[in-house]
Amino acid sequence: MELGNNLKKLRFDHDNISQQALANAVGVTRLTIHSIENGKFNPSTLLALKISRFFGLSLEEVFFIVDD
Amino acid sequence: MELGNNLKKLRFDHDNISQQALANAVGVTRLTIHSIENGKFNPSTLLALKISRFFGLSLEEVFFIVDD
DNA sequence: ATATTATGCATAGTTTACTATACTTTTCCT
DNA sequence: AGGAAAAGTATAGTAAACTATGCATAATAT
Repeated sequence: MELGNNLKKLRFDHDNISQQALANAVGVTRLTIHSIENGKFNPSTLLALKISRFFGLSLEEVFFIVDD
Repeated sequence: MELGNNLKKLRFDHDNISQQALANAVGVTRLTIHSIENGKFNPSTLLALKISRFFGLSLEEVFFIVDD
Protein backbone atom coordinates (compact mmCIF):
# COMPACT_ATOMS: atom_id res chain seq x y z
CA MET A 1 0.00 0.00 0.00
CA GLU A 2 1.85 3.04 -1.29
CA LEU A 3 1.16 6.39 -2.86
CA GLY A 4 1.10 7.00 -6.60
CA ASN A 5 0.79 10.26 -8.51
CA ASN A 6 0.39 11.82 -11.94
CA LEU A 7 2.73 14.73 -11.46
CA LYS A 8 4.97 14.14 -14.44
CA LYS A 9 2.03 13.98 -16.83
CA LEU A 10 0.25 16.90 -15.19
CA ARG A 11 3.31 19.12 -15.46
CA PHE A 12 3.56 18.20 -19.11
CA ASP A 13 -0.10 18.97 -19.76
CA HIS A 14 0.18 22.17 -17.79
CA ASP A 15 2.35 24.08 -20.24
CA ASN A 16 5.26 21.74 -19.59
CA ILE A 17 5.96 23.56 -16.35
CA SER A 18 9.30 22.65 -14.71
CA GLN A 19 9.77 20.96 -11.34
CA GLN A 20 11.31 24.23 -10.16
CA ALA A 21 8.30 26.30 -11.24
CA LEU A 22 5.90 23.91 -9.51
CA ALA A 23 8.09 23.95 -6.42
CA ASN A 24 7.99 27.76 -6.38
CA ALA A 25 4.23 27.79 -6.87
CA VAL A 26 3.58 25.62 -3.84
CA GLY A 27 6.43 26.85 -1.66
CA VAL A 28 8.85 23.93 -1.49
CA THR A 29 12.19 23.12 -3.08
CA ARG A 30 12.74 21.44 -6.42
CA LEU A 31 14.12 18.38 -4.67
CA THR A 32 10.86 17.93 -2.79
CA ILE A 33 8.87 17.90 -6.03
CA HIS A 34 11.41 15.57 -7.59
CA SER A 35 11.23 13.17 -4.66
CA ILE A 36 7.43 13.13 -4.61
CA GLU A 37 7.30 12.65 -8.37
CA ASN A 38 9.62 9.65 -8.16
CA GLY A 39 7.77 8.04 -5.27
CA LYS A 40 10.46 8.69 -2.68
CA PHE A 41 8.33 10.98 -0.52
CA ASN A 42 4.80 10.52 0.75
CA PRO A 43 4.05 14.25 1.00
CA SER A 44 2.08 15.97 3.72
CA THR A 45 -1.63 16.39 3.09
CA LEU A 46 -1.29 20.16 3.09
CA LEU A 47 1.35 20.06 0.37
CA ALA A 48 -0.63 17.54 -1.67
CA LEU A 49 -3.68 19.81 -1.45
CA LYS A 50 -1.62 22.81 -2.56
CA ILE A 51 -0.29 20.89 -5.55
CA SER A 52 -3.79 19.68 -6.48
CA ARG A 53 -5.17 23.19 -6.16
CA PHE A 54 -2.37 24.47 -8.40
CA PHE A 55 -3.48 22.10 -11.16
CA GLY A 56 -7.15 22.86 -10.51
CA LEU A 57 -7.84 19.23 -9.70
CA SER A 58 -9.08 17.22 -6.76
CA LEU A 59 -6.40 15.53 -4.68
CA GLU A 60 -7.54 12.12 -5.88
CA GLU A 61 -6.94 13.20 -9.47
CA VAL A 62 -3.29 13.81 -8.62
CA PHE A 63 -2.52 11.30 -5.84
CA PHE A 64 -3.90 7.81 -5.32
CA ILE A 65 -3.37 4.67 -3.32
CA VAL A 66 -1.60 1.84 -5.11
CA ASP A 67 -2.51 -1.41 -3.42
CA ASP A 68 0.37 -3.86 -3.72
CA MET B 1 -2.21 28.32 5.58
CA GLU B 2 -2.82 25.20 7.61
CA LEU B 3 -4.75 21.97 7.48
CA GLY B 4 -8.26 21.58 8.90
CA ASN B 5 -10.36 18.42 9.24
CA ASN B 6 -13.77 17.07 10.20
CA LEU B 7 -12.59 13.98 12.00
CA LYS B 8 -14.37 14.57 15.26
CA LYS B 9 -17.74 15.06 13.57
CA LEU B 10 -17.16 12.18 11.15
CA ARG B 11 -16.34 9.78 13.96
CA PHE B 12 -19.53 10.85 15.71
CA ASP B 13 -21.62 10.38 12.56
CA HIS B 14 -19.95 7.06 11.90
CA ASP B 15 -21.46 5.16 14.82
CA ASN B 16 -19.52 7.28 17.30
CA ILE B 17 -16.41 5.23 16.57
CA SER B 18 -13.53 5.82 19.00
CA GLN B 19 -10.12 7.28 18.15
CA GLN B 20 -8.68 3.87 18.93
CA ALA B 21 -11.02 2.08 16.53
CA LEU B 22 -10.24 4.53 13.74
CA ALA B 23 -6.53 4.17 14.48
CA ASN B 24 -6.80 0.39 14.23
CA ALA B 25 -8.76 0.63 10.99
CA VAL B 26 -6.10 2.70 9.26
CA GLY B 27 -3.06 1.17 10.93
CA VAL B 28 -1.73 3.91 13.20
CA THR B 29 -1.79 4.56 16.94
CA ARG B 30 -4.51 6.37 18.84
CA LEU B 31 -2.14 9.25 19.53
CA THR B 32 -1.66 9.80 15.82
CA ILE B 33 -5.42 10.14 15.29
CA HIS B 34 -5.69 12.38 18.31
CA SER B 35 -2.89 14.62 17.07
CA ILE B 36 -4.35 14.92 13.59
CA GLU B 37 -7.79 15.60 15.00
CA ASN B 38 -6.46 18.42 17.15
CA GLY B 39 -4.41 20.01 14.39
CA LYS B 40 -1.03 19.03 15.78
CA PHE B 41 -0.10 16.79 12.85
CA ASN B 42 -0.29 17.42 9.12
CA PRO B 43 -0.62 13.75 8.18
CA SER B 44 0.92 12.04 5.20
CA THR B 45 -1.19 11.92 2.04
CA LEU B 46 -1.33 8.15 2.20
CA LEU B 47 -2.73 8.18 5.71
CA ALA B 48 -5.21 10.93 4.85
CA LEU B 49 -6.39 8.88 1.88
CA LYS B 50 -6.79 5.79 4.08
CA ILE B 51 -8.85 7.77 6.59
CA SER B 52 -11.02 9.25 3.83
CA ARG B 53 -11.53 5.84 2.29
CA PHE B 54 -12.54 4.48 5.70
CA PHE B 55 -15.34 7.05 5.90
CA GLY B 56 -16.27 6.52 2.25
CA LEU B 57 -15.56 10.14 1.44
CA SER B 58 -13.23 12.10 -0.79
CA LEU B 59 -10.13 13.48 0.88
CA GLU B 60 -11.46 17.02 0.48
CA GLU B 61 -14.56 16.09 2.45
CA VAL B 62 -12.37 15.16 5.41
CA PHE B 63 -9.34 17.48 5.10
CA PHE B 64 -9.16 21.03 3.78
CA ILE B 65 -6.89 24.03 3.60
CA VAL B 66 -7.60 26.80 6.08
CA ASP B 67 -6.21 30.05 4.72
CA ASP B 68 -5.12 32.27 7.59
C1' DA C 1 29.11 22.54 -31.13
C1' DT C 2 28.20 25.03 -27.22
C1' DA C 3 25.53 27.42 -24.00
C1' DT C 4 21.40 26.99 -21.25
C1' DT C 5 17.77 24.91 -18.81
C1' DA C 6 15.71 20.86 -16.74
C1' DT C 7 16.31 16.67 -14.40
C1' DG C 8 18.71 13.14 -11.68
C1' DC C 9 21.29 12.02 -7.81
C1' DA C 10 24.35 12.23 -3.39
C1' DT C 11 25.35 13.88 1.28
C1' DA C 12 24.19 15.98 5.31
C1' DG C 13 21.33 18.59 8.41
C1' DT C 14 16.69 20.12 10.64
C1' DT C 15 11.96 19.55 11.54
C1' DT C 16 8.03 16.95 12.24
C1' DA C 17 5.19 12.74 11.71
C1' DC C 18 4.58 8.76 14.12
C1' DT C 19 5.47 5.12 17.93
C1' DA C 20 5.61 3.52 22.74
C1' DT C 21 4.38 4.11 27.29
C1' DA C 22 2.13 5.88 31.05
C1' DC C 23 -0.65 8.85 33.77
C1' DT C 24 -4.72 12.06 34.35
C1' DT C 25 -9.21 13.70 33.30
C1' DT C 26 -13.59 13.45 31.24
C1' DT C 27 -17.62 11.00 29.71
C1' DC C 28 -20.96 7.62 30.11
C1' DC C 29 -23.39 3.66 31.85
C1' DT C 30 -25.73 1.15 35.58
C1' DA D 1 -21.84 7.12 43.38
C1' DG D 2 -18.71 4.04 41.27
C1' DG D 3 -16.49 1.81 37.50
C1' DA D 4 -15.22 1.45 32.74
C1' DA D 5 -14.14 3.36 28.46
C1' DA D 6 -12.66 7.27 25.86
C1' DA D 7 -10.08 11.26 25.41
C1' DG D 8 -6.42 14.51 26.84
C1' DT D 9 -1.64 15.26 27.90
C1' DA D 10 3.53 14.46 28.75
C1' DT D 11 8.10 12.54 27.67
C1' DA D 12 11.20 10.39 24.89
C1' DG D 13 12.65 7.88 20.90
C1' DT D 14 12.74 6.65 15.65
C1' DA D 15 11.65 7.36 10.87
C1' DA D 16 10.74 10.13 7.24
C1' DA D 17 9.61 14.75 5.10
C1' DC D 18 11.82 18.65 3.70
C1' DT D 19 15.93 22.00 3.12
C1' DA D 20 20.52 23.30 1.36
C1' DT D 21 24.16 22.63 -1.56
C1' DG D 22 26.64 20.85 -5.23
C1' DC D 23 27.68 18.20 -9.17
C1' DA D 24 26.53 15.07 -13.24
C1' DT D 25 23.69 14.01 -17.04
C1' DA D 26 20.08 14.87 -20.40
C1' DA D 27 17.45 17.65 -23.25
C1' DT D 28 16.68 21.99 -26.02
C1' DA D 29 17.84 25.87 -28.46
C1' DT D 30 20.82 29.04 -30.94
